[in-house]
Amino acid sequence: MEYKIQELAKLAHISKRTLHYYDEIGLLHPSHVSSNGYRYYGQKELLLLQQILFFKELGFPLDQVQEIITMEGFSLLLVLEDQKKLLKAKAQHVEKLLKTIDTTIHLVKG
Amino acid sequence: MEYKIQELAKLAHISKRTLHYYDEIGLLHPSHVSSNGYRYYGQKELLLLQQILFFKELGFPLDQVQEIITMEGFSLLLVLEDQKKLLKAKAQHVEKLLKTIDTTIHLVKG
DNA sequence: GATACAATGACGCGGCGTTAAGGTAG
DNA sequence: CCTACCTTAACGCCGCGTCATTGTAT
Repeated sequence: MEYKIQELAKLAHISKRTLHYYDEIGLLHPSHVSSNGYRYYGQKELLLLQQILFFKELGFPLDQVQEIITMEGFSLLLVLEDQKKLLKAKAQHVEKLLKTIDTTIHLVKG
Repeated sequence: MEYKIQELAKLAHISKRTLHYYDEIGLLHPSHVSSNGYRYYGQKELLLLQQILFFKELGFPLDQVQEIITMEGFSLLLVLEDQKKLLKAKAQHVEKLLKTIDTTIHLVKG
């Protein structure tokens, strides 16, 4: 099964521009490009894209995503643990801001 | 009391570049510029800068900060409540990601 | 003459969105 | 001929960091 760019974009709920960009930075190339320049993606690329989007969701920058998807279990565990720490710190920061904004709201009201 | 740019930067724990930028976008102008082009900031600007940095910390983009610091209590309350909602959504999102990453870690391990 | 300030200008980053200008499929 | 696709090129966003170059001395 081959997908044209817009078909793949719809399947993955992203834009064509994103796929152009991923091609450009070497994150996800089409399985094959026809003579007129059209990009065609196969099943393998669909699965890879889903992995890419998964790790992107977890907050990894794209250059790290590129490394991650070629990693073995052990290294992957390490970066996941690292990212977990980052997310925890972020969560605490947001909680702190929420408290601050609540205090501010009370001050403005009072 | 007058501050040169670097003095104000140190007081506020920011960079000179940031003050240049704030001047450039009209967020914080020096109280006066001498004939050689040097920027001088007064007490009023220090206080204003602290307000700016406070709202920036709360996650507001600079163009909104610019509006906020001229707002009356009522409008201010509204934007604060809005920002609180955004922060809550963000907090929930990060919590969700934390759960996802935990699940992923278990999967990779198992 | 050296030090330590100050200035402006402009490119770079990330991850695309968004025109613009055009080829191609059917 | 029309429509709906596809392409590449390039600027714009945000908040500065980081040179590079040059001027000034609160």
